[in-house]
Amino acid sequence: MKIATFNINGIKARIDALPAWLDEASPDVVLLQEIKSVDDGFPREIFEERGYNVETHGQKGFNGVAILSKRPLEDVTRGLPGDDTDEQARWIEATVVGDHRALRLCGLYLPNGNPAPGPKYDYKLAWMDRLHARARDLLASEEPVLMGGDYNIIPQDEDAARPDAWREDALARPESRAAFRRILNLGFTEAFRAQVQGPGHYTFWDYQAGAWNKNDGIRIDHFLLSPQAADLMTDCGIDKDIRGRDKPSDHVPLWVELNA
Amino acid sequence: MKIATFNINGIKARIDALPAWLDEASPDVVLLQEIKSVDDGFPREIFEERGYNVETHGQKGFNGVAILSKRPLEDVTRGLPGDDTDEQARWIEATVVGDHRALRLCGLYLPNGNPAPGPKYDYKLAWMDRLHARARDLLASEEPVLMGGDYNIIPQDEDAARPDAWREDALARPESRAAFRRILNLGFTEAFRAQVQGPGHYTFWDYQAGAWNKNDGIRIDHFLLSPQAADLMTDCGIDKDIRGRDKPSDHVPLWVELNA
DNA sequence: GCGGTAGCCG
DNA sequence: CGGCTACCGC
Repeated sequence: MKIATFNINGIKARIDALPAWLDEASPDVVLLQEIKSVDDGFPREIFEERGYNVETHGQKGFNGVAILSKRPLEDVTRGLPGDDTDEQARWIEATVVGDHRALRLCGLYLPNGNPAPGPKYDYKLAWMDRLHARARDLLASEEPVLMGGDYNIIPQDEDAARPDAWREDALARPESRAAFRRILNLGFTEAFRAQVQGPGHYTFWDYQAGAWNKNDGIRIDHFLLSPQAADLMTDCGIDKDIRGRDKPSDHVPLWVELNA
Repeated sequence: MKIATFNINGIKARIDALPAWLDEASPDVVLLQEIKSVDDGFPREIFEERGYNVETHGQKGFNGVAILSKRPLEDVTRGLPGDDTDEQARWIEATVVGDHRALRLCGLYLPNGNPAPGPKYDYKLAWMDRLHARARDLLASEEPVLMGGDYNIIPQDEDAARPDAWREDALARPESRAAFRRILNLGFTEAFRAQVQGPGHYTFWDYQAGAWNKNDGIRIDHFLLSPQAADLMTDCGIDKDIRGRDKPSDHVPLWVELNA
């Protein structure tokens, strides 16, 4: 089963590019972030026409996550547990049944957190604490679990073309990296790094300052796999070329193959 | 000499369609309205590459007129005389020398004037008074003069697909039509009507309510020719098909051939 | 409906 | 720089 994650930076703006990529890459499941649309405004027909089931967790002008899946999506839940007052749409879960295994899929859009320090950074770290708690609970099920999305975390210096430029940024600060590592340390495998080593692999290039032309990227979109899911992984990659097309998102798709 | 007028409704939005039309129609001169750009923001190189001289009279987000000409533009003046406090960029003049005659060209974007009655309508009528004065002065030169642009005037009922819908509109009210007729009565010839009679000829179709698909148009872009210019006219037409292309303006080009 | 503007966000 | 929210103008 091919599962992808893609921060599309607005569904309206990606109304041509997203279906074009789907038709080429034909993933079985896609976790979408930053749909920037309410549930009713999401153009579900475009994806249903292509054989996808669509589950959204939308919000007015910002954030918003969704799952597209060729197989049925079961037990869908919306919102990251741990704070009933949190209004931001950044988390969706669903179960998909493969040929021999059921997978619990979590789509997430982790807060950016800039400027740091400040209230936005506090929100990011608090959100990561809740993510840690949810991850721990999911692990306890001993089922294959995948948590994928825009983590807004540069895990290590090798994941940025210019690591020094990000030193004080909420995406790379020590507290951010430590919170990410703490989740990994629960027993999750970071899918891309289990398949590909070394620097120069990015999933995001800023629109500004010609970042794409200079290949001034960062790797901030990730899949975390529970041990049972990690055992199923056969491949993981980044669809980098998408960034060079017409009207691209600032992120590109990351995908993983699971023998589920 | 082929002279065209075209309300492009924003130069940025017409950055592909306008050069494409220029390459096909190859007018010698184009009067542009609603460039919606300051002089420095106007992409003059695109037109200079095609052999046009470029003179602009721009403004921040609204209005703005320009002249493109394959022949040199001389004695360029900006702004309609008669009110030094008028901030709106709606008038530009220049002289172009043909093979045997020099022409004074005026590009204009006459105020829309809606809602009528009201201050915007008062401004329209006051602007038309100033236009009348300028037209009278130009006539006195006894040289060939062309005043072309978006007049925001439906001269007669036959110039609208649904004349009753425009009865109370600033584009068709009796005072608007009378002010237009008063200018014609100075001795100007309305080029299109001197060449083509009858209803069903339009230069504008609203973006809203599928006006183009219903051919619910109006004729509001005009050339007024002094007697010396009218004597040179050999043809006049509307490039209607432009409206059906990708990302069109709501107006289409109107052109005239002068044997100058 | 489709231009433009501004400010907010990343 | 390019999404979004808004508003304005026609």
